[in-house]
Amino acid sequence: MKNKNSVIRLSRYKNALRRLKTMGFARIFSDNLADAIGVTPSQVRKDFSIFGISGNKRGGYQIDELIEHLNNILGKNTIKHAIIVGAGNIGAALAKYDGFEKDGIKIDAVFEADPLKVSSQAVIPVLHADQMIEFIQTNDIRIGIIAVPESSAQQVLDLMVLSGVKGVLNFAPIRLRAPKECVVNNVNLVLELENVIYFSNLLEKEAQEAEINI
Amino acid sequence: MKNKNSVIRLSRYKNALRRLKTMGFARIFSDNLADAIGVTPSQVRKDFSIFGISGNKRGGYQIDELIEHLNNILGKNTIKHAIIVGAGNIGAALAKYDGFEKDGIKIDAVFEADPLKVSSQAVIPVLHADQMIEFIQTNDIRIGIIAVPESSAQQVLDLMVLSGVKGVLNFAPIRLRAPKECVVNNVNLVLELENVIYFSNLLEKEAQEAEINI
DNA sequence: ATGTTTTTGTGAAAAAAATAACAAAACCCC
DNA sequence: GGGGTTTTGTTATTTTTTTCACAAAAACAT
Ligand SMILES: NC(=O)c1ccc[n+]([C@@H]2O[C@H](COP(=O)([O-])OP(=O)(O)OC[C@H]3O[C@@H](n4cnc5c(N)ncnc54)[C@H](O)[C@@H]3O)[C@@H](O)[C@H]2O)c1
Ligand SMILES: NC(=O)c1ccc[n+]([C@@H]2O[C@H](COP(=O)([O-])OP(=O)(O)OC[C@H]3O[C@@H](n4cnc5c(N)ncnc54)[C@H](O)[C@@H]3O)[C@@H](O)[C@H]2O)c1
Repeated sequence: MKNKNSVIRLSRYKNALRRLKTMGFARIFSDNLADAIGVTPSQVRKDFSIFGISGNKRGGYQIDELIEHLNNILGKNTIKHAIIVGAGNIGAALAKYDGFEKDGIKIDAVFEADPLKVSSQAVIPVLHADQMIEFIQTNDIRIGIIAVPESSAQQVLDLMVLSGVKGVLNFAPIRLRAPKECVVNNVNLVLELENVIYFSNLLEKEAQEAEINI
Repeated sequence: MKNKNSVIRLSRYKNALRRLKTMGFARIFSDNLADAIGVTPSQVRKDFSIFGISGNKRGGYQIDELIEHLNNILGKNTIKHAIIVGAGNIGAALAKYDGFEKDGIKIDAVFEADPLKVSSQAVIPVLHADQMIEFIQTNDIRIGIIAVPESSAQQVLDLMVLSGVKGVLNFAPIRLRAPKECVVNNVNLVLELENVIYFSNLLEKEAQEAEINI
C-alpha cells in the first residue's frame, strides 16, 4: 500500500496542530510541525503535497484550515462509532479512556462473554457477547476493537466481519486473518517493549564500543 | 536507522515460533513462518540473512535453535526489568498483564503521584512517584513505561533519563524529547484507531467505485 | 518600485525496504 | 550413486520512502 506512512503522519500532524492551536498559534510553518512530530520539514511538505494540501508561500499554513483539511482526508468530520470486545484489563482501560471521544470516535458498547462482567447500565454499556452481531447490524458499526485473549480473537474477528465491520484494531498478539474488505491493524505491546529493549541494548553496546576506541 | 523493520519482524517471528512449537512443530520453513506473520518467504530469509541466522537447505530451521538465536539477538536471554509510571487505566492494565512475564520482561514496580493509589504490598507494588529515582538507581532499571497524562509525560521522561533509564515505551499522545542515549518508542492508540478508520473508509470508497465501473 | 528574505511545492536524487530470481546445498527415491 | 526435488542464502531488481535542492510566490523593507 502506497503512502501508508504519510497517512499515519497526517494523524500525527493533526494531533500536534490541536496542541499548537491551544498554545495560541493561528498559523504554522512546515518546520514547526516537523519539529512537533519529529520529522523533517521536507517530509511535512511532501506529505501535504501528496494529499493536495497547500499553504501560502511565506505565510505557512492556517491552522484551522489545515485541521479541517486533515479531518476531511482522514474521514473524521463525522463521528465514528466503534465497539470494543472483551471487558478485561485492556478493554476496560480503553472504554474508560476519554481520548477517543476528543477525537470524534465514540465507543458505543463493550461486549463480554463473562456474564459477571456485563453491566448494561454503565456509561459505556457492557453487553453480553451474544448481542454483538445484532448490535453491529442495527447500529451500522464499522469499526471494532479486539481485546479478548489470543484464543478467541480470530473467532471474534470472524463474527465482526460477518456482521459488517470494515476495520479492526486488534490487541491480541496473534496474526488474524480477514477477508480483504476488512482492514486489521495490530497493536502488540510486548513487541513494542521488546523493540525498546533491543534498540536500547544496541545504543549501550555502541556507547561501550565508542569508549574502547578513544 | 537501518533494518528497523527487520528487528520488529524478528520479534514477530519469535512470537509465532513459540506458538508453532506448542503446536508440535520441531522444524519450520521460511514459508510457514512467512505465512504465520503475514510476509513473504523471501522477507523471512532476508531478515535472517541480515542477522546471520542460518538454517539447513531443504531442512528449514530447527525451532528451538531459532528461538534461542532470536532471543540472543533481541537481548532476551536474561530477564529484563522495567517499571511503569502512572497507575491509571492503562498503567494498571499493563501491570496486571501476564504477557510481559511470559516474554522475560519483569515489571518490578509501578510509580504513582496520587497517594491514594499507592499500595506497596500489591503483587506488583505501586509506590509513590517520589521514590522512582532511587528505585531506578538501586535496581539498575533500564526500561520504563510512561502511562501518565500528556501534561506530566515529559517531566517523567526527564526524571527517568536522569536516573539511568535507556529505553522508554510512551503511551502519552505527545512527542517526547530525549537525549540520544535513550530510545523512546511511542504507542498512540487514538492514532492507531484513526488509521484503521482511514483505511477502512478507503476500502469502502474503492469498493463503491468498482461497483460503478461494472 | 526594487531588492531581500522567507517559505512553499515539487521534481530529482538518494536511501531504504521489499520482492524476485536463482545457484548451491541437502535430501529423497529408485 | 544419479536424477529429481525442495529449500536455503544471497545477489539483483523493483518499489517505496525519505531527503535534497531550488524555482517561484508572497511578504517585507527601503
Ligand atoms: N492487559 C494488557 O495490558 C495487555 C497488553 C498487551 C496485549 N494484551 C492482549 O489483549 C487481550 C486482552 O488482554 P487482557 O489483559 O485485557 O485480558 P483479560 O483476560 O483481562 O480480558 C479478556 C476479556 O475478554 C473476555 N472474553 C473472552 N472471550 C470472549 C469472547 N469470545 N467475546 C467477548 N469477550 C470475551 C474475557 O471474559 C475477559 O473479560 C489479550 O489478547 C492480551 O494478550 C493485553
Ligand atoms: N486509557 C487508555 O486506554 C489510553 C489509551 C491511549 C492513550 N492513553 C494515554 O495514556 C496515558 C494514561 O492514560 P490513563 O487513561 O491511564 O490516565 P489516568 O488518568 O487513568 O492515569 C494516569 C495516572 O498517572 C498518575 N500521574 C500523574 N502524574 C504523575 C506523575 N508525575 N508521576 C506518577 N504518576 C502520575 C495519575 O495520578 C493517574 O493515576 C495518557 O497520556 C493517555 O493519553 C491511555
